[in-house]
Amino acid sequence: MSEYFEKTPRSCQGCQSLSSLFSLLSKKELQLVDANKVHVNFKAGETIKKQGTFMSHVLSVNSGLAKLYIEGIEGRFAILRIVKPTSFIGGPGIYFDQRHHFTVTALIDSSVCFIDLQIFKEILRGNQAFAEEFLKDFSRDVLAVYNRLIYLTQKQMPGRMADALLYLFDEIFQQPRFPMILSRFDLADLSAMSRESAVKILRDFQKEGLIRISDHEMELVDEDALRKISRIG
Amino acid sequence: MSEYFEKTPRSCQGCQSLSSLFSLLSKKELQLVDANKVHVNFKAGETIKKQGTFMSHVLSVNSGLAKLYIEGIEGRFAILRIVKPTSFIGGPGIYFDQRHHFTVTALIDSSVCFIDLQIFKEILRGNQAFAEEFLKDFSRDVLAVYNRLIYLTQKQMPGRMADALLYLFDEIFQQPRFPMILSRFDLADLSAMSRESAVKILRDFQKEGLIRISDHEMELVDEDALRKISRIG
DNA sequence: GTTTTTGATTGATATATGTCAATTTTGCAT
DNA sequence: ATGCAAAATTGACATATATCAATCAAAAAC
Repeated sequence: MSEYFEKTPRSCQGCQSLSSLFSLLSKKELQLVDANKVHVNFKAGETIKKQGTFMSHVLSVNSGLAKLYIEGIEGRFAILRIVKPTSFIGGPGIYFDQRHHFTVTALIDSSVCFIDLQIFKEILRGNQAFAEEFLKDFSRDVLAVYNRLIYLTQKQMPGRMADALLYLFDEIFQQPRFPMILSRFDLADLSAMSRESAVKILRDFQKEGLIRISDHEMELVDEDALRKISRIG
Repeated sequence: MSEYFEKTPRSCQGCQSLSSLFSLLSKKELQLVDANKVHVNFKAGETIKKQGTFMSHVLSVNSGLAKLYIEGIEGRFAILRIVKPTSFIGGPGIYFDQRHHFTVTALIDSSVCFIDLQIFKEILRGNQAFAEEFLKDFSRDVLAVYNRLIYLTQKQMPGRMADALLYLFDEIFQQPRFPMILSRFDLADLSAMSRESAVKILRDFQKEGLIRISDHEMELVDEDALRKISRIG
C-alpha cells in the first residue's frame, strides 16, 4: 500500500481543495472537521473506499480523479459516476445502514480527506443551511442515477456509448479533448456493455470520424453527431 | 376526472392510514399537517402525480396500490416501485428543484393525502427524529434504485422477470398468490423489456410450472426455482 | 346484445449483443 | 533493450431481444 498520511496536514481553514459544500460551515464547525479528519493520498488504481465496508468516514476528493461504481453480479461493475476534485462522497449509507454501497477507485493519483461520520452528522444537525445543501447535492446524485437507469435500459449500445463520452465531456473535462484515463473495460462499465462491444462501438465511432483516439488521448471530433446518436438511442 | 375531495375529512390524529413516518410527529406538528393537507380518492388508472410538474405537496398513500415510474425515452417507462398503503412518496425533487421526477398512477382505487411541501419541510427542520427517519426512508428508496440498476443491466430477461415477480411477492403482497393488478405492459416496464418478450417469458414460466396465471390471479408455484433463475441471471 | 376498442398472444423475422478464441498491441519490470 | 503480463482488438459465431404483423380474447361503449 502506498497510501500515506500527509506529512504536513493543512488546515481545512482556507483549504481550496475542500468540497464547496463545506463553505457553508462556520469557523468553529470547520475546526471540528479539521480535528476529526485524515488526509490520504492514493496512487492510480488504488481503492479509496470499498463497497460493503463500514462507513466510518465521508469523503472529500481534493485532487485527482476516481471512478465510483457498484459491484454487481459475478464480477461485473456499473460505474455510477466519475468523481472529480472538490466533490463530496457520501451516499445512501449515511442515513440507512452506515455502510458504503459503492466502491471508489483512483483513476489517477488522488488526494482525499476522510471526515469522521459522526462529526459530520453532528454538524448536519446543527447547521440548517449546510444540511439543505448536502441534501440538494445528494438529491442531484440520485437524479443522475435515475437518468442512468433510463438511458442504460432504454438505449442501445451506440447511444449508451455516446452518452458515456458526452458525460466525460460535459461533466468531467468540459472540453472535447481529454486524457484517456478510462480503459475500454471502464467505458464498458460506464455504458453497461461487454468490453468487446465497447471496443467495436468505439472503432465504429472512429471510422465514421466522430472521435479520434491517439495515445492516451480522446477527442470528440463531431460532437453534434454524437449528440444525435445519443438522442436517437 | 373522478377525483373528489373526501366528504368527511378525518383528522390525521389517530389516522391509521397515515404513513408510519408520521408517528414521530408531536400532536402540534400533526395538527399542522392536518390543517395543510388534502385527502383525495383516485380510481384505478388515474394519475396521482405527473412527472415534471411542480411539487407543491408530498404524498401519503392511505389505501390502494399505485405504480411509480419514470417516463423515459419515446413513450417507454421504467417502473421504480409499486406503492402500497401507508407509504410516503417524496423523491429527490424535495430538495433539488421542487419538481416530481416520476409519475404515480393508481393501479386500483386508492386514497391519498397531499401534504403541503413547505409545511412538511418546516416540520423536518424542527423535528430531528422525524428528519432522520425521513432520510432513512429516502435512502432505502435510493438503494432500491441502485439494485434495480444492477439487475436491469446485468441480468437477462428470465432473471429480470423472476425478480419482478419475486418483488411483488416479497415486498408487496407477502404471499405467493396475488391479484394480477399489473398488465403485461406493466410487468414489461418493471423488468425493462418489450411487452411481447414479457408475454413469452411468462408463458415459459407457466409451461415449466413455475407460475400459474388464472383470471386475474397470479400464483408463484415454484418459488425456489424462480429464486434460482433470479440468481443465475 | 352488438360493436368497438383495448390488451394479450403468437410465430416469423431482423437486429443487437455477448461470447469465444486467436492475435496484436501496450505497459511495465527486469 | 528484452521479455512478460495485461489490455486491446478482431472476426466468427451463438444467443438474446426487439419488432412486426396477424390473430385472438376480453372488456368497455353503445
